[in-house]
Amino acid sequence: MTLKDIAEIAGTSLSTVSRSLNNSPLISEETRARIQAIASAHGFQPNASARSLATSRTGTIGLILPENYDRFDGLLYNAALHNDLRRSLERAELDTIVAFKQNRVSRQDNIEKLVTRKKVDGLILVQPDIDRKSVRFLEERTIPYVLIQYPPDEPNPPYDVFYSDSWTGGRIVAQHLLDIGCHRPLCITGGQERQSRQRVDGFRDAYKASGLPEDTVTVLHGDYSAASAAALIHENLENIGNYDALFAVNDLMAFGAMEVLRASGIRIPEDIAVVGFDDTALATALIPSLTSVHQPEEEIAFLACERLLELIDERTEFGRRISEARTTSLQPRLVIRESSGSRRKPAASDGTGAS
Amino acid sequence: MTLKDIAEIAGTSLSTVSRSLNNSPLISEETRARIQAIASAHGFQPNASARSLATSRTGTIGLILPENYDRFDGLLYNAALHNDLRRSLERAELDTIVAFKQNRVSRQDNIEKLVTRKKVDGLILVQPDIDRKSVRFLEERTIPYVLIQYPPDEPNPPYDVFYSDSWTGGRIVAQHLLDIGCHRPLCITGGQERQSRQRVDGFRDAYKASGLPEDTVTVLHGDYSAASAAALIHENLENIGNYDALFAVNDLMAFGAMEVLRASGIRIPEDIAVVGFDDTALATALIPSLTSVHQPEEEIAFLACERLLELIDERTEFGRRISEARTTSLQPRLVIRESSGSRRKPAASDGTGAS
DNA sequence: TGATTTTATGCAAGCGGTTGCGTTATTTTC
DNA sequence: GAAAATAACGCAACCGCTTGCATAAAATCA
Repeated sequence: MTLKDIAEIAGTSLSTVSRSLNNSPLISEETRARIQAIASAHGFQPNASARSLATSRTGTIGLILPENYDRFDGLLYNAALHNDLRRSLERAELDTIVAFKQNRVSRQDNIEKLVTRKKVDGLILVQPDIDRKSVRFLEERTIPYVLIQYPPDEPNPPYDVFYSDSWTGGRIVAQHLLDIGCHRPLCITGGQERQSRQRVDGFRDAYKASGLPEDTVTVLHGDYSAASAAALIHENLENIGNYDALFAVNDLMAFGAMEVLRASGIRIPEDIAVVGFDDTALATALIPSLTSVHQPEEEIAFLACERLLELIDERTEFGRRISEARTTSLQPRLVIRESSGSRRKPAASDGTGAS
Repeated sequence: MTLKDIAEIAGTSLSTVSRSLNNSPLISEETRARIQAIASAHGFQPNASARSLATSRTGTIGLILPENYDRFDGLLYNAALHNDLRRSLERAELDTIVAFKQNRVSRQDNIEKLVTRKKVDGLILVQPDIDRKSVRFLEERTIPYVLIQYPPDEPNPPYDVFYSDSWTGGRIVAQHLLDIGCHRPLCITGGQERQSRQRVDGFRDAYKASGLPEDTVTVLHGDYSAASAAALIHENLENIGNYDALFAVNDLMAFGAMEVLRASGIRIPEDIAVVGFDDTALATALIPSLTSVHQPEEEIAFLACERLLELIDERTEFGRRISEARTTSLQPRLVIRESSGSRRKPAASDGTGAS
């Protein structure tokens, strides 16, 4: 079933059919209605390849995932983000090609492939192992693209980024713990990436600002896995009584730590308050439920898509980006649950309001 | 950069370039090499739309996910499967359009859309809310497609299905528990879907076959969530001493149950052995680590892709499926961990060998 | 050496849409 | 009432690639 078939049925020319289906104002109201009726009666759908060949728009965007996407901790968080993104894109009738950054067998860069073959109108790069090469490539080609979830390393990067402010995330955890009277916190990090570091920095900075001694915050280094956190706690079990709070930079490590703590008879939150990060589904499943930092992933997904659509429109109209690149930092919020909740002091005494 | 450009540079005709790049035997070795060199020097990639318009092959397949994909328990398992599938497809240089079955805003059926617009060469349907309508549609159009992870409801369905045998999964759990001397098992189901029921049936059948009384297996009904399992255990806490084993039909419920058990001072596995299902990353993260049924998702992904490629080839050659539809059931295997491990009896006394 | 096959390349017609421009019929304007 | 503007539609070129068929050159054969 092609335009030609519809044209024959309707007894008009092929171009009239095309215009009718695209709601062109050049066509009279009756013919348009008549043709649209015929088309939908026959279940006509335009051939996507033919259309994009003619219009050089594909109606598809590329969602590029980092190589380590299948690591468990990332899986939980990213899969949710991923779904939110697709949901956002379907509002604009865009299909989504999901790809890893590199094809593992042909070693081809999927970004370059999708772009030069003109399979996509734009790209969403999720937590990319950002390399200057890809960015330069995309900029040279004036391809619409946005980045998600990566605190940029320069103040005003040439691209659009949407990320959840890790530093603030760490800070609001610290404020909450100070609020409930925890003055000897232990912190478990995940790695040396900026994201993990910033969470710890925000945490540490807030403790510094509270006037407590410099060395108040103890930091141990894990690798995002539950096992690593469990091992760390296990090794430091004899000193664990020195701490009254535990902040893990992701929920999974909080979980691993809690396992060992409880196995050792340490009560949560009475003996030690525990806070995680990412507010994954794990947080509510745990007993006691886990206080965690919720990242506004739905909002990030929504805004990133909106922006991408803008960029696509600009490109079809002017051939390139017109508006300036923006770096958008979204604020995470703390979800207080049992793992720190019941220790909470009645009311703030020092005016630092953590919401 | 198009074929025409390359042709001008090489001083040949456009069709010679096309044939050279497609390794047609009609072209002499030298010209082919020369043209390929020029093309790759200029980073030429063929326009995907133009090529598929000419060949009616898109180099893209559609991966259709069920609506409830973002439910937590499914997320864990499916996201892993999903990654495995994409990895398998990239071996064949196929891109993947990922879509939910229905567009939530336009209410359009994405299967029909992707197929009639000719955006994909074939489809992989993951745990579809299988409806006769879609199947009939795909069959009429002779579209290559395979189903994953759905025990078919008829013995010889007209499509290709790959699934993990739930019944056997339940059975091997029971055999293991019998092996380690558990004679009073409690079972927590997830829902009324065939998948959940079959896991329980396999479990129950194996216990029946062991010669124990009919009512040996107690079954409680949850909803796949950790909270539901926790609630069930909580309600039945006073009777829990009657049981020496707990089988949950997914890891998440095993997790929820374990939380309550431990909070109540019940030891795992000494007082009660616990077994989950799906062998998600949760299983190794738990303390004690969770015995669970591992589904061969990598193998399923691999076989499903292989088969889909066959179907696509058949269709391009003959216009329709030639080979008969096969139902492929893959065998899950039990991964024994701490939550049931240390209770294990030294050697089998009755010859039922659980591997 | 002329006729026939083989080999290498070019021509041109699609694939199924979109869209600028031309044509015809109908209104509007003075 | 004739000229100009407007409205509705058709023609045909084009998007970039593939491929059947024609052609020319080289190789093989009688």
